[in-house]
Amino acid sequence: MHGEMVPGTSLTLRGIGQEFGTSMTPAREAARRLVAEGALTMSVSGRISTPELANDRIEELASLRGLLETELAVRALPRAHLALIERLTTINSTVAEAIRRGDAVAYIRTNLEFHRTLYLRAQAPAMLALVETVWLQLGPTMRKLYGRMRQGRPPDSHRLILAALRNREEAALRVAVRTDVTKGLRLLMT
Amino acid sequence: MHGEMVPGTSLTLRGIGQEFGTSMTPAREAARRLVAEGALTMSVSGRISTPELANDRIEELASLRGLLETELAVRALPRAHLALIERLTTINSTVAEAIRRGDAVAYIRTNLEFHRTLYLRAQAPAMLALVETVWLQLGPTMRKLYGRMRQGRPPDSHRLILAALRNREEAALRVAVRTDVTKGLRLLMT
DNA sequence: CATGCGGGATTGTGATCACAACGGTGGTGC
DNA sequence: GCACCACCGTTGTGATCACAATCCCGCATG
Repeated sequence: MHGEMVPGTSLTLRGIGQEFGTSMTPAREAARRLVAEGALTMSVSGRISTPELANDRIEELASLRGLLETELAVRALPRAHLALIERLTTINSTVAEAIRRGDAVAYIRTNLEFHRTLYLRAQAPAMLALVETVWLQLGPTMRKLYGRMRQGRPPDSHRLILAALRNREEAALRVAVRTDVTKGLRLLMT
Repeated sequence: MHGEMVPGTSLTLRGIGQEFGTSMTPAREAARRLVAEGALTMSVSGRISTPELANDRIEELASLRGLLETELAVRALPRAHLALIERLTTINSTVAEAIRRGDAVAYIRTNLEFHRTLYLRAQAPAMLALVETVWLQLGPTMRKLYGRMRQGRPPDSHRLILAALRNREEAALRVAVRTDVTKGLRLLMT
């Protein structure tokens, strides 16, 4: 799943099938679906590999995250009651834990869970599906990102998001989500 | 393609394969991909059909079009030189022609071509791909839309878009694209 | 006439196979 | 020593088949 593979890894249908104990038919379908979503790359000859994202593509995907996730957060805002905020706070502490441990995969996973939990409240499944597509495309690259932010200290943008939710401040929420989503990815574009 | 089928039509893999002169394997893969993109619906038993969109889903997709297409248009604006605007004007006249003839499929097709031609200039392939996904989801429903706007007169929002492009007015372009994209779909939600 | 039910036809799924295309590696010629 | 080429192994594709789940139609029963 998210962030477990290094960009540029090449996959084979028979390999995937064997890995999951099935024939190559389901592997083929899964692979083609992921290719359609942009999570995998297919060469003209059909060879499959995890994509290496160019900088302008990363910028594009970061913009998409900014656009879509602010909208989702704003839609979730009026429905975000206390129980949700507490759950988000809990998830956020596990995010901090993963960062402290230096566990890249756990960090990516829990960080996305934080966002997904919030966005689920937006009751906008199509929008959420598009965001997950973007996440999938960024997956292999997020891995690289983590190597550069090993300061061991969690970013405080999640705290800002939680504060904005608590205070019902739409404008602050927009800013907090946009910076949280954008900041990490920008520094990946050297 | 876009808007050729009525919502609720059910498809069979063998039927699709036969229609395109292939076996059911390619049909299956295409169907699964379209299901993943939301352009087709799959029942729990795997039966495939074109989706009937509920109103809140339509509202969501309209919002997505507004978000993504304004961004694409704004990104295309600085690169939109005269030749592009002229090409768009030509396409727009074929849109008007389709409306005059009452040809629903041609209208949907040329209308989307108008938008795609503009957005291609944005040099943002991932964003454009997401928009095409949204269009695909709206495909069967756009068909219904046309039945209600048979006044035979083309909407003038395309003219507003062209004017904003010519005058290099970003704000006006945002408004024009958003209303063009949103207006038609809102009236579908009775 | 409505309603429930049984069985046959239809449908999607996963497996396997033949095949064509591609890539990598070893050898050869310069 | 280096570049090029041919060949073999590997890979994806499309077809076909067996099978299980499911739907649909007709019939019988109340």
